[in-house]
Amino acid sequence: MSGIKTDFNRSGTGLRSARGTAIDNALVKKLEGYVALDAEDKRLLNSIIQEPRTVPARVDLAAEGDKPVFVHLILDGFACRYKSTAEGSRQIMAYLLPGDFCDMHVFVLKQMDHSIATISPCTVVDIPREQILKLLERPRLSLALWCAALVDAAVLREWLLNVGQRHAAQRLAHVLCELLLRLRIVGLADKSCELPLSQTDLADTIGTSTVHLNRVLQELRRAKLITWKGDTLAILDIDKLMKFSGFNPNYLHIGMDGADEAAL
Amino acid sequence: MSGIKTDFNRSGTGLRSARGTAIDNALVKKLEGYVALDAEDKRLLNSIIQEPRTVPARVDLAAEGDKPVFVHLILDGFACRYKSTAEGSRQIMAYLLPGDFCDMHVFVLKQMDHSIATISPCTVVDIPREQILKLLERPRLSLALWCAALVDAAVLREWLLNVGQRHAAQRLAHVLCELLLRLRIVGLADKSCELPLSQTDLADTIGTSTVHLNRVLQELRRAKLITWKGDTLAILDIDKLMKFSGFNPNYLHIGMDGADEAAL
DNA sequence: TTCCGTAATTAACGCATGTAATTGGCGAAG
DNA sequence: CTTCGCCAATTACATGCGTTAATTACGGAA
Repeated sequence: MSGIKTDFNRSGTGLRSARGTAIDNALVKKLEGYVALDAEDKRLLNSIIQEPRTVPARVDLAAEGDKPVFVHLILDGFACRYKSTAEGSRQIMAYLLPGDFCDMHVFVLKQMDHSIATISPCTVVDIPREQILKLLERPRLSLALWCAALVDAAVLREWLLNVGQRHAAQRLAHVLCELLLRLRIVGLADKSCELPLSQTDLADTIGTSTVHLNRVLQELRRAKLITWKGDTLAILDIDKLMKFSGFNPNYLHIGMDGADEAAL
Repeated sequence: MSGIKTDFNRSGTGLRSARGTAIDNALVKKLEGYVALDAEDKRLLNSIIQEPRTVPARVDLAAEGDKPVFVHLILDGFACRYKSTAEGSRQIMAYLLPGDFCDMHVFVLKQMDHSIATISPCTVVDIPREQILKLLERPRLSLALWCAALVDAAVLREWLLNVGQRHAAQRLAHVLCELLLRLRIVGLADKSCELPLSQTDLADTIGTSTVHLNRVLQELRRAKLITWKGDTLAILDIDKLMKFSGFNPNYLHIGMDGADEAAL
């Protein structure tokens, strides 16, 4: 769309603050939602985030047409996966939150068929293929990463259902429900959360114009379903919002019905 | 939507006609588009299709909520992946053509988050997990199957872009372009092809009402881009149709830029 | 503080698309 | 042969949503 910069400064910043350990827990928290991990698994996961770097908002981490080299892991901030049409309109196809791998497996293909960009300033790690392979050698870790990838695919399917079959207000409500739940999993939300998204981002997510997005946003506010001030979203009545949007969390495969440990 | 039957008759029919070998080539053709396979790879692929069975049109092969047990491979006919909203509207999220695995990897998760149904009468194989694991032991075969799965995901992303950002006529044209190309890969189309899809199926694919689907279908006919009679679709000017719909085949990862053999 | 640029909000208008209802064709079932 | 039901096609009408454009609010830089 507008003002996407290229990704300079690939040199690690050596940043490993107290923030870093809290964030590392985001990944562990998410994966443990699928499979129980042992100490060695967690040590390995920590070992891959030795050289995080910070990236400003609105920067492409990878662009359509590129040859994929690194797997990107988000430690902090919001990023997204997107594609654009020839006419220039953008469709966001995934939000990448702390603990999310952007492209776990695309290094099999020779070129990216979509782009990855930061939305807010982010802390990310570029992980070389060998490190990923090392993770995959541990059976439980491998299963957990599989689950994460399959859930990503399930989310994409739900988004297609959302955009294809629901009205704009429901679509928006559905996206907000999902974001809240996913942020809860990694400990970044309770009843409210920080959302660094612009209305343009949300419009490009649910496939409407920004004007109409604003209309339905007002509608949700008037219905006292949400509050949205600055970067802070508060969901006033999650049950009502889920019902309104037709949200069924089963596709996130949270909790007990996550991994089938028999797969080990 | 309407009239979905359940999947009885799981007993193999022992069907292995001349059709069978032509169909087996569909899978091989597709996979060889990604990676060159040797004789033993192909023998293994053949060995898994010993007990195909026939399934009538409009039957669920697997339903949302089920525990996944078999991987389904389509040998002949059209099937689809779909989800429905609480209100009952259906979104088709993938067409499953001869040579396509319906759910290569979902046996990791404990329950299906979507359904699979036949569209036309189909010949399918139910493949148990051990057989899949045997295939994955062969490096080139494993890579080829990986590619197929990644391309499936790429197709899903393109569909989201399609439904979210394009107008109905473009969306329809885009879907038709993709179907033609994918059918060509497995040797089932040249300039025209057999499409056993109803207009309701297409409407549920691009997220419009059937009335509007019919409108834009007429539009494509009037523009002399396609012909559509009975089950036969003919694409009169593929270049014009691709341009009209904004179709860029890169997401199918056909040909040279398919697999990165360095991944072996 | 003041200024500036970006994002949010609102209004007016037109078009794309949805809904409801009707007709004819055609194949499957009786 | 007749009937039933599905599917394609079409009309009339209602509305959700896009476009354009103008206005306001807001956060950062000087």
